[in-house]
Amino acid sequence: MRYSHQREEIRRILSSTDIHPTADWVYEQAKINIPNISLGTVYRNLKQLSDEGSIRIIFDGNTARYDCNQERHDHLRCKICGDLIDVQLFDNDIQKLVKEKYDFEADNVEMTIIGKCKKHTK
Amino acid sequence: MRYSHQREEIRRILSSTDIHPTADWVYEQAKINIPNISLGTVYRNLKQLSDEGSIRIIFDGNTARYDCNQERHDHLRCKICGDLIDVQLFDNDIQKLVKEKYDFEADNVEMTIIGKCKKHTK
DNA sequence: ATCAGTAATAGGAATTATTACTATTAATGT
DNA sequence: ACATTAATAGTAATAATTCCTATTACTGAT
Repeated sequence: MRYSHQREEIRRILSSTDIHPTADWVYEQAKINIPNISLGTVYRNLKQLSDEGSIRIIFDGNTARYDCNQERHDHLRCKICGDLIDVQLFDNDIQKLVKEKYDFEADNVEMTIIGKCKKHTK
Repeated sequence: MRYSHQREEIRRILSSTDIHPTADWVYEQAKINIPNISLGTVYRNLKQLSDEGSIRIIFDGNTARYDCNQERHDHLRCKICGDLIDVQLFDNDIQKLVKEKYDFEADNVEMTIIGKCKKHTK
């Protein structure tokens, strides 16, 4: 994979935020410095960055979100406000568990629990 | 919610399979008995069945899948073959854990771990 | 530094999944 | 049976993503 200005800008944008942006949000940000960047380029590079392990893709309902938090962590998705909260729920024993029990090689990358966050508990 | 032939057929189709079908698969099956059923009807009823708690929606990448397995369970999604495997990983302590730690009210409904299933371990 | 080879891009079209709209149909209480 | 109105069929619209193609721009070798 050879260098591209666009890819580095996308990488920079992602690593400068702790929200879990959608491709479109990244696109809007990228346009600030590269006005004629195309959405296809954003998608292609997000996929490449994900393939090389620099970022994670989180499937949030029917839109993808991107996360550059490299530490092993899980997500809580609030089904009311849509917030995606980084948490550290399990140690890596969970990978051992599913390997032993189901011979399944879990990435340490994606686990999302859906529910209601504290903003909506009355 | 009043009775409809279409909804009962959709309910029947879902409860007769243990795959985790997409809306389109349900639509194709439904057309066997109700040839002029519309896809919108399938989506509407899947949503209603989900709202009333009869089925679960599983967000699988960017397509929704539907699951009528009423017992508390988790999913392993294989990112190679796309299989969605029902497993019993955690007891309900996980709900207690996220409630105590993050004041987050987890449904007992959706938790998916992504990785490689045993078919792809060489 | 120029140049050739070829990845990567921009811009737009195409695709896929899903939701919205509306006139018609059919379930339900009287 | 009949009026009410929820549910439907059919279609249009939307949203997210991928695909296509001519052009641009990295990179390694001259």
